[in-house]
Amino acid sequence: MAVKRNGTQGKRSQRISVSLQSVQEPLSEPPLSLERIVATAVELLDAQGVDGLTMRRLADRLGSGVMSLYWHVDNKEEVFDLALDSVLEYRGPPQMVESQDWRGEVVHMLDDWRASMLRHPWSASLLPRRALGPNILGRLELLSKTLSRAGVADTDLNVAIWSLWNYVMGATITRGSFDLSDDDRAAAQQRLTSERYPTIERSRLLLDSDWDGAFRKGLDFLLDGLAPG
Amino acid sequence: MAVKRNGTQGKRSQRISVSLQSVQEPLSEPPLSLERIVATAVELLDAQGVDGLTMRRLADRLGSGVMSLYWHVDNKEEVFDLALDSVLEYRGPPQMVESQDWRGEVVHMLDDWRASMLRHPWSASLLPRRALGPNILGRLELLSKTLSRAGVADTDLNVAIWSLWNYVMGATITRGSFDLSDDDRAAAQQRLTSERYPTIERSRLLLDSDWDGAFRKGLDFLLDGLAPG
DNA sequence: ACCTGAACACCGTTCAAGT
DNA sequence: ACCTGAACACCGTTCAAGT
Repeated sequence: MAVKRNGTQGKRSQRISVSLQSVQEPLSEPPLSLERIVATAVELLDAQGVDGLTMRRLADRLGSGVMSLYWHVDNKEEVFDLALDSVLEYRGPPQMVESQDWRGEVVHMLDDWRASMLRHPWSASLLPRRALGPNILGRLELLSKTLSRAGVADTDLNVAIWSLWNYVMGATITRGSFDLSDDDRAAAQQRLTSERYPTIERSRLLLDSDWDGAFRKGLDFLLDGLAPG
Repeated sequence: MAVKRNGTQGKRSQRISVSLQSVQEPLSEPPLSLERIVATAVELLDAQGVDGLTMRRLADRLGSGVMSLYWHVDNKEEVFDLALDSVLEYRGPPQMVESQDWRGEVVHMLDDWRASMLRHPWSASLLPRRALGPNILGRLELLSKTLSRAGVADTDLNVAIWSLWNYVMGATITRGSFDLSDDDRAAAQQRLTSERYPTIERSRLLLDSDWDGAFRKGLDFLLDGLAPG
């Protein structure tokens, strides 16, 4: 507790100590920009979840005052919209050639979509409540084009797209939330052992499920029906 | 602006006027109870949405102090859990006889599930993030039992249940959020008319979709695959 | 057993102002 | 053009206390 060394901290310290100043802060921040704001928001969301994103905390991480954010952004909602869309960029399948294997392409697109969201567990539950950004629309466009090229009639196209969208969204949201809350699952399983839910207790529905396998199987069945041949 | 009449307001008014005191308040409240709290929370959620539910507003509606709620309830999370589960009670199919038509039963159950959630638009987007209450578990149990009786093998049961769950959840969440935000859809449609999304612009994906029809069709395809015969 | 108000540590955002 | 601090109108919850 050498008191002397305090002097080396310089003119800035006025109270106890700048306890939150972390090491990785480069001490001279790059200027604020929309890109930095969005990237930092994603970091914060990854680390702390939806409730962890706060304009004040965000500004802290960026080394700026809270209100500085509002020059780049209208409000907190917009931060959510931008963070969400930034996480859903699609780089496309390995080779861009006109593939014959439309079904493989569709599966790849939806797998990638799901994987992107599972990498950022806050994103899936957020998406349905937010505006559709350019990356999301881009994915929908590509999916439409592929199905259309595969021979799905125009009259069936919207049904096909929404069925697939619904399925992917549901699977990802559920999967993500089950990963998050081990406590809740344990608690639920407790409640199961009461006599009232024999069937799902026997099948160990809440414990043993093979999420990835279930996702692929259900998707296959949907595709069988939506675009036969 | 007759100043005189102020006197008739009685001893209670100390500032301007008790402007929020609505007419339907019976002036002598029934005592606080978990049931009243949950029912009022549902009212508030229906009226104002997820962000509209506030412990302070809830207490206001109940005619009690904020902190009185905390004797009946641990925290706000629990209010959410209880409100959600209370909205998902299942009354069962019209006749309880051992029907031969398992597929009709399953469709009825999932239709009812979706309808219950659409009646309370906040519920769908809330469900994946919350613990599974008894009503939700009851629905899963009934669904399992029906599929099992229909001949789905034990090894395929979890896949079947989760595929259906995912599909229903996704469909309901998406549908509900699209109903909520006409503005966003209009905005998205604006963006579509830019040259970048020709296919979904042509199919009018965001405008013309027949949600109920798409739901039923996708569900049929899933059931075809999951439980043939 | 049931209810309460004051207080604490937070929020998002407006506003008027600084460079 | 870009950033800021003070202030406002809110939050959920702790605590110590009342009946």
